[in-house]
Amino acid sequence: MARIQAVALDLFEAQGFEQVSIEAIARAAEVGPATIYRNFGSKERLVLWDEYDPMLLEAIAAELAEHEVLAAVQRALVGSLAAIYRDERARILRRGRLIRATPALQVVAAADAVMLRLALEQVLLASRRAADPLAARVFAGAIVATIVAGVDRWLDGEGREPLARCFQRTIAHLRRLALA
Amino acid sequence: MARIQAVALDLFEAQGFEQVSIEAIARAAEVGPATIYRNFGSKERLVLWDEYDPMLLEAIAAELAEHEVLAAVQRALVGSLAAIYRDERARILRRGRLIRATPALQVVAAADAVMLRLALEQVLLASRRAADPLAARVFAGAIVATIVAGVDRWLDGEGREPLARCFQRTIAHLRRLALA
DNA sequence: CCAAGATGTGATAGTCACTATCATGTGAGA
DNA sequence: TCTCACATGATAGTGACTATCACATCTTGG
Repeated sequence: MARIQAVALDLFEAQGFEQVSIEAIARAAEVGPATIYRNFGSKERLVLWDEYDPMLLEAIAAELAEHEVLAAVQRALVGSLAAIYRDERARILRRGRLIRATPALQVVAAADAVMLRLALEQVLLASRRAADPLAARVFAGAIVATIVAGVDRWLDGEGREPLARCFQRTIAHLRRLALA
Repeated sequence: MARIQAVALDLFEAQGFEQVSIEAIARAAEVGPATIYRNFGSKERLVLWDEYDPMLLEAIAAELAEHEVLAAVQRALVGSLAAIYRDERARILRRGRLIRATPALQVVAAADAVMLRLALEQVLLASRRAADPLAARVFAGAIVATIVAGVDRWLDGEGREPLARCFQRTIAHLRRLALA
């Protein structure tokens, strides 16, 4: 399955996402088209597929026990993404570039952000740091937007600025929003 | 064009978004399928299509001249949406229900929110209330998330709670997050 | 008033993502 | 070794979307 994804990424980067058909990927990976659909569900999922969201949510939930919301988020981002950042930096950069170059992928990425927001909503509610469901929804929405902005910033700099510092910056900005 | 959209909404509500083909809509509206694609571009755009975003952006830009960011947003929401709220409440409710019942529409709605965020980013930058592009991005993301949360709240109550009060609530929550 | 361009429409044919279904092959457990 | 469970591959289909063409309806300039 990882092999299929790698083959697909190579083809997408070489020819563009839209120009590569599922059948071409299947041929290149020496599997049937049906297998790709069974494993990934859609063409977009061949690119947008990682296990970072659950890890991040778990880390935030843990930090929320002892820190206020934004501090917890920042600590979770820095802590849980450090390992990823070290091991998979190149792969994430590749995927990020591909997503930003492909409208169809941006759409699904936006939908993924909504899913993350819903999950974060539950975490915030469970932690009792959000007083009620509406507060949890607003908090989660603002936080996910801030995380997305941090990743965007990181991609803007082609990954040269450390991801942790990008998040630090965006969270600091969010703090200042009320005063702007 | 408005007639086609009305026909499509009726069919979608009666049979479900996925169950209605473009060809069926074309037949019901007595046009060719090609005409629908020319005017709306995609099946989803038959539902997600309004001119509220430009109006809202204009209103925010105007308010930003004299008010801090969150106050400007709140004033713009209350002011510019009052007319819409009065005249098109029922239609917006219908569309909102349809979107929330249809995954494919949620995805495109999320992409629309990203477009709104990008536009708001420019407005914030131009107003000089955001010090730099990164601040504008974070502000815009958080604000759009807060607006979405307000609309969600409104839809949760089937439109019984005034939309303006929903926005008031969510913006107040956003303020508290930043100052927490 | 008319020729001529511009624009919007309908129809046809085609591509491709995605689904449903079934037969085959492979590995785990009795 | 037999069998059940499960993943795979292949086939046939649906429907969204594109490209292209001919035609009808305006809109201009003469």
